Amino acid sequence: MRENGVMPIAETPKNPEPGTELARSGSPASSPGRILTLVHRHGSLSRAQLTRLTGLNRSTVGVLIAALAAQGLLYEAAPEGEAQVGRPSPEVHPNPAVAALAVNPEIDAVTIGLVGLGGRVFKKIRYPTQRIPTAAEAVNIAAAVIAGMRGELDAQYRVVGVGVAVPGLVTGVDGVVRHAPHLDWHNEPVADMMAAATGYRVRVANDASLAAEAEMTFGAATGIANLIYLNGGASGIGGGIVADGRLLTGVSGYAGEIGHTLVRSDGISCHCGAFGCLETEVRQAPLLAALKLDAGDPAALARALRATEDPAVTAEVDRQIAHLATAIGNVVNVFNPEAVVLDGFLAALYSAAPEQLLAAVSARSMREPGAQVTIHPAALGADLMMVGAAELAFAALLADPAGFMEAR
Amino acid sequence: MRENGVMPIAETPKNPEPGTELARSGSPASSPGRILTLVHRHGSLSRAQLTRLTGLNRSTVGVLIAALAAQGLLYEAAPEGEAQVGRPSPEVHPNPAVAALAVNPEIDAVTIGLVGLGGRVFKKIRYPTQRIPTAAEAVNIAAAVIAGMRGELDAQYRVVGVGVAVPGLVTGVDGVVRHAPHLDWHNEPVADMMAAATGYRVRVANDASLAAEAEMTFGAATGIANLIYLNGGASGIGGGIVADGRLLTGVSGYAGEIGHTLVRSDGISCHCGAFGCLETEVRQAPLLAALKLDAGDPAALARALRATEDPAVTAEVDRQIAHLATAIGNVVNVFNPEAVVLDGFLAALYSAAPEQLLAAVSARSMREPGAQVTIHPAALGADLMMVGAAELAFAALLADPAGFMEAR
DNA sequence: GTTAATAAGTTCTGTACTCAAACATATTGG
DNA sequence: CCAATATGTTTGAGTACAGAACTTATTAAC
Repeated sequence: MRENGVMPIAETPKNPEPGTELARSGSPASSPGRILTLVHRHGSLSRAQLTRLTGLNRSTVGVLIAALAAQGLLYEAAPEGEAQVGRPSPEVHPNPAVAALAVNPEIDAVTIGLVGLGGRVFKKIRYPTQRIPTAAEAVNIAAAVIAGMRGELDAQYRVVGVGVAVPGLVTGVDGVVRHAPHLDWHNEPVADMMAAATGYRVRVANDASLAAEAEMTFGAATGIANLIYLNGGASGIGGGIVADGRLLTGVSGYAGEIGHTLVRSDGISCHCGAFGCLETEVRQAPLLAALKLDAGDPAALARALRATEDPAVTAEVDRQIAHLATAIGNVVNVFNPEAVVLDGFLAALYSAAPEQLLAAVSARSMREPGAQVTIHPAALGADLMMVGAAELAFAALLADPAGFMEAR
Repeated sequence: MRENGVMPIAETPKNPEPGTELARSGSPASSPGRILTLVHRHGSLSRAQLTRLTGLNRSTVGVLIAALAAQGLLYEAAPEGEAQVGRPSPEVHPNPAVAALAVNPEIDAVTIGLVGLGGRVFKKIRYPTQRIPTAAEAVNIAAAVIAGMRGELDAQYRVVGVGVAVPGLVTGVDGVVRHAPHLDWHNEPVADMMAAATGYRVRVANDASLAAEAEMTFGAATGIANLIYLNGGASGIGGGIVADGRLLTGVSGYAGEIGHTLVRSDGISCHCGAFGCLETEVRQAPLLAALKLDAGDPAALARALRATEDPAVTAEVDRQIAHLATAIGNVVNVFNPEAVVLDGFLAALYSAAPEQLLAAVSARSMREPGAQVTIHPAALGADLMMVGAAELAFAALLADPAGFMEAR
């Protein structure tokens, strides 16, 4: 036994626990950025939790939080709930008055939202349009709605920018919508147009990609770093892929088009030029027609699918599930994701026969990745696009709070 | 005009040129790590180029290079070639004596190599086996060959570790080969076995993934951050995906199995349990049989394919190209890669009718991503697996040179 | 050939970030 | 009330890096 001797230098546990914090899509965030991001995503965290998650020293965390609090980005409050042994650690909350505007043009409406740091949706205004809006019209509508809120925004919020979620291919850097087939937009400089019309910083991205990030951040796949998101809407199937916590964009931002995977060699031809695509074989319209529903409400569709015993409907469901499973099995082999999140009518399809889809995916994928993957219906529902688009506007702030606040 | 007045403070160009340096698979490297990595990948760079690529101040780069040179990891030399205006910037070279061992077990041989920093292959020893080696046999063979080189290694090189490239599914962290179908290995702790047998640090990964990284780093896709690599061998089709400069692994390291994408709905059944997989429809054997070749040399196959006018052969080529294009089109839609690199007999297939494959891929993919993607035959050939496996062993050194040298 | 112009290496100093140690504080369980 | 525990707080030091000022090596111009 060693007694009275000089103790060896205290072991210094260096490395932060690996894997506790997800890498994020953007560039490697600064330390204040990591703190703010964690608080934003979790809604609230104790200082002690932040210390563990970041791997930083608790004195450092103290300094960083003080700085962020001084900038009005977050605030501390007394802890609530049962206390543990030891000095209680104050809860750190994001300041929800720091907010982002979210814009989502669709074929029949433009939706504008206001989302606070922490992910709460304060406002959501759906502005229906007579016909499919042009890019200029969509921008004008959004700008007008924002102008109407301006007094309130300036008085009660600090708006960091605008995020636009567009159902189409968007070039990453400059916010140009290259091609949005259902809106019939081509090479529209939406970011510049919206910036000119509102005076805010604007970023634009593909809606499905943003939805994938939103589901990872706040939804069904919270904390999962490898996931596939698939959304089925009236106009087709969009997707987004998150790998190692980062949203995949590809060279020019077009990644994620899982809707155009081959699922049937003798399938009918698709507007993309190919044939037998997932999007042409798995559609909402035949299901609605067979069930004699007309609205595209996924919840109603899910209820009807679960209730029906019509053999024509179940045959169509079986067919679509088989094709969906083929596409999912392919991407499971290619990506080895932890989870697949299904949204829109694909979630309804899943809820009609969850084991059947899971079994078919297993059959179509290799054993190990097929056995590991889980399937979830999306959790964010109606607010999804608002949260996703807002995340786009928050990104710059979250990456470098000091630099962002300084620049304005 | 302002004259004699106080000049405005010199504009300070901050941010390093974005996109000049690729993010890498590993964790975000330290600054010395970034320098060493760049020098390793480029073979040699001037200090001025390193300053620009890293975005660091030139005084900082000077300090970092001095430290790395003191550790014997790189050295500076007088610049060669035509000089520019201004003081010449010394060339920084990696020290090739800092080397990694590479091991690649296959069904009929175990290949052991020695690769220097900078990517040069100094030695490559192919040790043929009578039958498919077990994991223990493969480790023993590799350990014996390495023991035979030991004197030379200790005298002339600094060996940083061993990288093993295995044709099978490998769990990322612990180096366990979960399942290598063609070797018939199951749950073999290859990393631990090899470490025990050689005394070196060992890392293990999937061969196709390593090949993808090697082609990105030193081969046909140098500097391309978004690419798909597909290799066709006697036993099937393997692949690897690099997105934003990072190799995708998935949750448990199984990502990249593009060989099991559906390409034909009424296709024959595959050993993976599904049917109509790329791997079952596009195979080397029928091509070799039709051409009456027996060796699987891709170069000979490519020559024979280009020379033949046998309609049976061209029909088979057409069929395989169509199926290959389907699989490539799918992943192009999903990933929007800049390049697809084809290796093994797939490269031969491509060289037989390059425009045909390209056109078929375009037809199967969406317009924008389909128009952007390029297809290349692999460039690294015989040394590919050695370079890829060595990269695995170099990774820890490149991420944090100081920490690595200190730890031993 | 000397002299600018240019581009880069070198030296020095300041600052921001971070950690560790010592200390202070708030809680639970005896 | 006291020990044990976990945490916040204060202080001092170390490191990485940037920026300014200076030096050096080259080409281009006269």
